Amino acid sequence: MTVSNVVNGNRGRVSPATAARVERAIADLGYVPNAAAQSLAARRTRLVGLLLPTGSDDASLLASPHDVAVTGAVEAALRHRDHHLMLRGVGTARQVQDSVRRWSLDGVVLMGFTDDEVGALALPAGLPAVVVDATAGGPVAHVRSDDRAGGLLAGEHLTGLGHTRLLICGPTETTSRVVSERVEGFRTAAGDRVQVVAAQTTYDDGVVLGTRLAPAVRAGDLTAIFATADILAAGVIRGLTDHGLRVPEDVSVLGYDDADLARYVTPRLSTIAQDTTRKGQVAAELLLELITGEATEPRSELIDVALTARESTGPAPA
Amino acid sequence: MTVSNVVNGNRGRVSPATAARVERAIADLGYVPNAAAQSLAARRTRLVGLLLPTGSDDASLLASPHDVAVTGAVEAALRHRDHHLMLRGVGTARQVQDSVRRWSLDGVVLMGFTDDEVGALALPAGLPAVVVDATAGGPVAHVRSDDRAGGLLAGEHLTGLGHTRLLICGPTETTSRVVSERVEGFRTAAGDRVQVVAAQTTYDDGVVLGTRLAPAVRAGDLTAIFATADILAAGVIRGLTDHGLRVPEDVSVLGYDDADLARYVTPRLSTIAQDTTRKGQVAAELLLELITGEATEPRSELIDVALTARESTGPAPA
DNA sequence: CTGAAAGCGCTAACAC
DNA sequence: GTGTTAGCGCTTTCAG
Repeated sequence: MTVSNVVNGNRGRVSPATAARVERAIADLGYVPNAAAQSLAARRTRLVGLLLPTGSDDASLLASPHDVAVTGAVEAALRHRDHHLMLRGVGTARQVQDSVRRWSLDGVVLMGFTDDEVGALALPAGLPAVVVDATAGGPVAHVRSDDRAGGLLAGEHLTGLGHTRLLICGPTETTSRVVSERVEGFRTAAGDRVQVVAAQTTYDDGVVLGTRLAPAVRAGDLTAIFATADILAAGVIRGLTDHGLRVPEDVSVLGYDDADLARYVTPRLSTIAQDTTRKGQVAAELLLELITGEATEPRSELIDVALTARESTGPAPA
Repeated sequence: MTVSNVVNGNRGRVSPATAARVERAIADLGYVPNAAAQSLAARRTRLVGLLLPTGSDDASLLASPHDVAVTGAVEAALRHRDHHLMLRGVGTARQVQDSVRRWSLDGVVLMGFTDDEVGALALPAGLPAVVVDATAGGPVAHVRSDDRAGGLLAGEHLTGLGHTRLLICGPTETTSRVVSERVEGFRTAAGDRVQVVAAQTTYDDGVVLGTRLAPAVRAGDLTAIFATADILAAGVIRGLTDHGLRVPEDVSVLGYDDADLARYVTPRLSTIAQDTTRKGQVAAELLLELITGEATEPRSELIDVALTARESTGPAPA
């Protein structure tokens, strides 16, 4: 019917009078179009998937505060453009298929995967996709913070405070360009003597690491620690302070993300802030322009970072 | 075709031999059924919506750590039963329609709404639904922690430590039976002299409240504070300690939820723990049994609570 | 136990 | 401008 044209905003193919008449009827009848039927006929679902890694235990979806913040922003941005979000934990390429093809998703955003994992997921070729915080995935869009700049900022902040015995910790053993660029930026500013220590991005791993590092700090061999995530930094501080060390008097600790928890912990975390809301918005935009065809080639965007100095960093001890 | 029967596990209507043949073909061809077509023909989508309130700003979906944890558990439980989750922020009844009817959702779970808000959302009658942490919504299933028991536990813990000048804070001005039951339980254990102070469930509101309460603490008029959420308790502690008070030496602070952040803050939060993973699982179960028709009547379930004593509570000052 | 036929609600060509 | 015609990919009666 002509109705379809009205519903789809195909003005110009219908007289204003008729359009008005149809719209009134729609309102009166409380008509809501059926998405399944629309999908089937139009090969467009207005559905996008947010794919996250399923950890070993099941509640671990959204374990990272950073991912949570981005997720909220993605949903909002999508909603404002009349799209819906399907939240799905995936671990295998098969599960990706199960979601993407089964629901004919218009596109997907991937978050929380390492470069290797993204590759293993084998995204269907041609599917509009944006990967957050990784750089693999083939011809897809990417969003991440300006990690080199973030590392640089971190290094400058710490060396500016007089620190010379520095350490950076994070998931350095994974295939993550994000991490390697932060390390690289940090080294550019802080010199090659920077130690690199592998740690998972969890609070508990931070505590363990802090405990392990305590002797070196006490011996004066280490005065500043840069963690690639706030949650890790928070754990490190705990491990350190539990062993009688003072932050920042004995040792400075710098985080990354400026998650909410940065303000919750004591001392309040100095951190490299990235605008996660913006990150989510950009991810949605990049995906939408791929879906609508506005963009032919997937773009990539770097989110600006800034130093937020709070209480966990201070001058190097004398 | 016969194929449909195989795919739908309609054994008994097809010979084992044929079934095997079909399954091999499916595997070989990499066939994935089309959800839209299935929905259209079978009036069953295997899609459930998780509806959350859209705050004023857009990133605030999932602002509460508690909600995040439950969300992860719901997604996992649904996934294990071959259902998918649609994450959607809603503020008006119209938006609910837009999601529920448009996508023919098999069911919805509502979380983060007050009783009034749930009512205003006007869930379509007959739609399988479970509301988390509220009690309104008509004939739908409910999941919440055993709030009376939680309040009681809190009161007993604090009075057991010798506290007699107590205060409870939380969103007491909203239409939330959850909050009123916690208050009631607390009063049962701690007596009627308990002060009640309204506060939103945010860190910043906690800080403000802590600041406001500092004089009373210093004067010895208040020695223990029970907050209806960890994040609020964390803020209160900050407000207090920023004004030179010591927790728990000068004043005890008790939280609710046992969110991750309870371990991050200093001092570590004593709190009423509820198993959010279980909560999400139960929510999914309750919904699924309504969807499948296993259950005719919506049930409600209370999640057990337990006291987790850490460092933020201690004996009443002398 | 297996196949044929109709239709779920909508869009998109194409005539009128 | 407006109505008509086929399907989109599947499930489901209902005959073979």
